[in-house]
Amino acid sequence: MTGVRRKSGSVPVSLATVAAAAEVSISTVSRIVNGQTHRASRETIERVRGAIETLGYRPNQLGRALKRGESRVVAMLTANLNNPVMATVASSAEAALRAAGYVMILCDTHDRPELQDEYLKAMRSQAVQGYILVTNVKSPGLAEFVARGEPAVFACRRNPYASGAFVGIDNVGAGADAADYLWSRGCREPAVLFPAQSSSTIEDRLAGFSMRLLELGGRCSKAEAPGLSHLDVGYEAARSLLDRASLPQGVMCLSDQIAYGAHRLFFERGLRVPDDCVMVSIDGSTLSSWLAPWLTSVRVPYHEFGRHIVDLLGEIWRGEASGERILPHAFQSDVSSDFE
Amino acid sequence: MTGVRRKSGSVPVSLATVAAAAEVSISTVSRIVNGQTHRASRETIERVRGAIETLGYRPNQLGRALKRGESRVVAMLTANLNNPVMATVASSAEAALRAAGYVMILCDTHDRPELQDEYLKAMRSQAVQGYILVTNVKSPGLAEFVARGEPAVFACRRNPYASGAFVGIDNVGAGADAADYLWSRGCREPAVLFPAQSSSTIEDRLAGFSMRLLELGGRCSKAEAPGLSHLDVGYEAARSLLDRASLPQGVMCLSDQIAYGAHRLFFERGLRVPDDCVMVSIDGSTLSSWLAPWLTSVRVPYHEFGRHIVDLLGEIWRGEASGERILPHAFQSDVSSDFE
DNA sequence: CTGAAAGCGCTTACAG
DNA sequence: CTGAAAGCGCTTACAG
Repeated sequence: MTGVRRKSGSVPVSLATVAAAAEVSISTVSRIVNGQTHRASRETIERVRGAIETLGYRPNQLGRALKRGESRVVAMLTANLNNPVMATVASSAEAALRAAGYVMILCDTHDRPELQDEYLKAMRSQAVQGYILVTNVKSPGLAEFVARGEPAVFACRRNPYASGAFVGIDNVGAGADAADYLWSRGCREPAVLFPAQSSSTIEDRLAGFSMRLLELGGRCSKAEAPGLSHLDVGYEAARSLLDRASLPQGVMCLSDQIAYGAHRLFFERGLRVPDDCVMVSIDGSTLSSWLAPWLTSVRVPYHEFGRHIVDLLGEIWRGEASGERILPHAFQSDVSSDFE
Repeated sequence: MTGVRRKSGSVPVSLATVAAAAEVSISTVSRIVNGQTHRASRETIERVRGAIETLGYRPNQLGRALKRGESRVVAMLTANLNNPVMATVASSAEAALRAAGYVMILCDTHDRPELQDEYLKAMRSQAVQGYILVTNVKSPGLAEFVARGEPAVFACRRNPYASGAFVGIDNVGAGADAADYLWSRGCREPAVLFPAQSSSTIEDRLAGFSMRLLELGGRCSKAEAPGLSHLDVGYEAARSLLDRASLPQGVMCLSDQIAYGAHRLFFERGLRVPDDCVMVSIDGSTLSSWLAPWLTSVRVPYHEFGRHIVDLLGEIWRGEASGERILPHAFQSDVSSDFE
């Protein structure tokens, strides 16, 4: 039709178009597209494949999803994409999903309950087939979500309402390892810096650290600070620590970002790490070997999370009982081992 | 039906269920859901709303998208999610899309042409309504994509095949600013470190820097290195630089990540920045103020990109001529201005 | 003010 | 070996 201006894009080719071009029925094309080649003659198959090729046909996933009742779309809800840890998990999940033939919708809840609920509803509307949750502050919507038994894998932080599919590390153990490390460096009364906004991760790391220190015969002072960005948390917590006490021999930071923030305050006050104060944290971000060689950190294999998350999703979809995947953590024996 | 075990999740409520509950037709419910309240009686509206409420109905976007021909899903293709710059752009785009009622499918192409093409096809299958491209290495699929006139906004890097909707900064100008800065610090023959894998961003920054330096009467040596991670690029480029020449007074790094990488090599060789060598780069990552106070960087407002990207997408959908958005860049006058 | 019907693109028994 | 028909959940002229 001349005179008709299309805004943009080109009309996608439908099954009907292919069928017309190949002079067969829609059903036949559909079967061939879906690999049911044993139910058609050689010539038909070739004719249909030719038409598909020349027309550039690709099945519309909306139609398929509507009919089949499975969308091959997975939603990932993350607490804060600007946190490199979350970005790494998102990236590894995305790669694993793609390899399995799924696509990922990404949602950033900023750790806000209302936003989390909004996204949970929106994703249900999208008819996503599964959920990856790296957020889960408590919220009414999440409670209902869990009660409905939606197919979800929790990563890093546990489901706050029930047990179930989870990918993470032994955070209690990692906290204990950090205590051992400081102890071995001679710190008997270290401080621990942590965020006011808690989560199972934070609680576990904190508990593991304190308990181990107690076992060893030490004790720790605590400093917390509010904020979504752990950089700010570390800076402010370190400030409140130094404002009320003298510098401890060692500081445990519950995440690498907290360590970065604390380090900056130390730096501003002329304190050197580790010369004036030993610092340990948990995460083991790659970036530290580049920019924070002064930091010792328990390494968490975040780049492996995606694979296990997708494995667990598969188990859930197949109706298998789906458990936890606790991945190994370890100190980086040598920072330079991170290079290859 | 007793005995039937559902794997997980609960059956979503459809328009038909609501209609039955409210004892009206599907059409009527649909109209009310879509706000066409002026075509129904008060009682009907209330009855329907009641049913929607108690049943927890939410429209299935698949059905809606299929019928309307618009999915309210946007695909974002990014070159490397683990790069904080990309993560920031992704995060800002996600927020802007949500505010406009869209959801974002995220794809990580790892800057590989085949993967880029695979994603481009997969997204077409998903019937996404628009594209945000922060990747665009050249590839056959991207060329066809552009030729088809698909609704897309390019961010950071330009469309390699045509002009059109773009959000970014004046990279030539930013490169020139970096040259001015080094010049003002007395560097007459600085080195520039850049990745072997190029893009419009890299080319423009490089051209702006060299040209300006020439104008000023200086000259620069160049060092490049391969790799997807600019951390590696910076490290290797710095090595090749130092292995063949003496330390220049100043070094220009085409991205913050390159600067981090170069700094590490300098550090390993006992060289101090900026005492032994001034370093400047482009990006102005927030992280630098925490971990790399030795770095001076041209600040790019990546967190603003999302807003403009979504604006441009809207223009494209409305059929308006859609142009470029060149956002302002500037040196961080004072690193501490980043705190509030 | 309300509903029956067609159709978006697809899959899948069912019939031939 | 192949096709007509029903239906996934929705919207929207059209008729009443």
